[in-house]
Amino acid sequence: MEKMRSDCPISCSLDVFGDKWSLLIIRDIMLREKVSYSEFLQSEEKIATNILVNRLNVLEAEKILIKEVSEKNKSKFVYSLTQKGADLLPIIIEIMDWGAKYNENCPRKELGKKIKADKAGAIEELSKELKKKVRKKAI
Amino acid sequence: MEKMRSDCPISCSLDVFGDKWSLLIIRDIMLREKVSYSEFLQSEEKIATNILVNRLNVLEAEKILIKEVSEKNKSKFVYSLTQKGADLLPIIIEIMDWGAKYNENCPRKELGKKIKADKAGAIEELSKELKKKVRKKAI
DNA sequence: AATTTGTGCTTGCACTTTGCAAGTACTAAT
DNA sequence: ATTAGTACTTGCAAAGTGCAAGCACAAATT
Repeated sequence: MEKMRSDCPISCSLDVFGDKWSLLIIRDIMLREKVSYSEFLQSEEKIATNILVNRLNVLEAEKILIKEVSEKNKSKFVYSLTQKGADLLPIIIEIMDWGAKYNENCPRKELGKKIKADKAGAIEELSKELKKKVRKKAI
Repeated sequence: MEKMRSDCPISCSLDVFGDKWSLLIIRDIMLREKVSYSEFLQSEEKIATNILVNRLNVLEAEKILIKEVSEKNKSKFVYSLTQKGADLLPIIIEIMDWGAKYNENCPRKELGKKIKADKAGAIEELSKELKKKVRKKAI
């Protein structure tokens, strides 16, 4: 756990995921079906390997992610969201909506359009899907 | 403008405010009626002066804040939100709600309780108040 | 007029984090 | 045995951060 700057819930949250990379990893798991180290590495933003390892460890320590051995390939790890991690969905959606609204270089794609048309509906639908996949502890 | 890592709206947003300090400054203006350099410095998280100057300049360059000479004291500057800045409110609220839900050390205060009871209502109410204060350009 | 106070901002330096390239250890497949 | 895949580590340069100390200017005080 990182050191706490104050007892403000915004400040406490930013102590955990207030950086340029953590929420992109969450996005990959949440919205892009990515589950493994090598898949995160392939994302277009090109995270460095040492940063990725560090962020995965922090997010696991914070109980936002759970790391398990893959059933298909025992030399591989699979990351999934806890309920605490899945509850970051509204934050991710709001950030996506704001980014799409104010950045010409970020065209809305399928999910972006859905959010623009019916934000609450999109969140509810995605939230239900995430709930099915939530991990409470290792299998 | 910082360099863009990808055309993902989440990534683009994090390029702008994905750090430990920017959203705390936004919070201070948005929810705590703070408007000046010296008031931001006094916040409990104790931002360093060089970081504060840098973040204010970035947020101003991104047209999230507007910097104006104070009418009361002409040697003082006053920062206020643009509509783009005010539209960060839902992100701030969601981060606050998540932080309060999952952090024992962050007790919900007045606004936190209001959000827990009626998030949409709280956002709408605050949004209306912010709209009155939004600056489009210097006075 | 000289001094003090308030405000915004800069500088220097130590420290930490990040980005990049390369390499290690282990497993699985061929 | 060799090759490929996966997760992770290391070394090092560059960038960002935290802290203390200052500067420049305006307003208020004496």
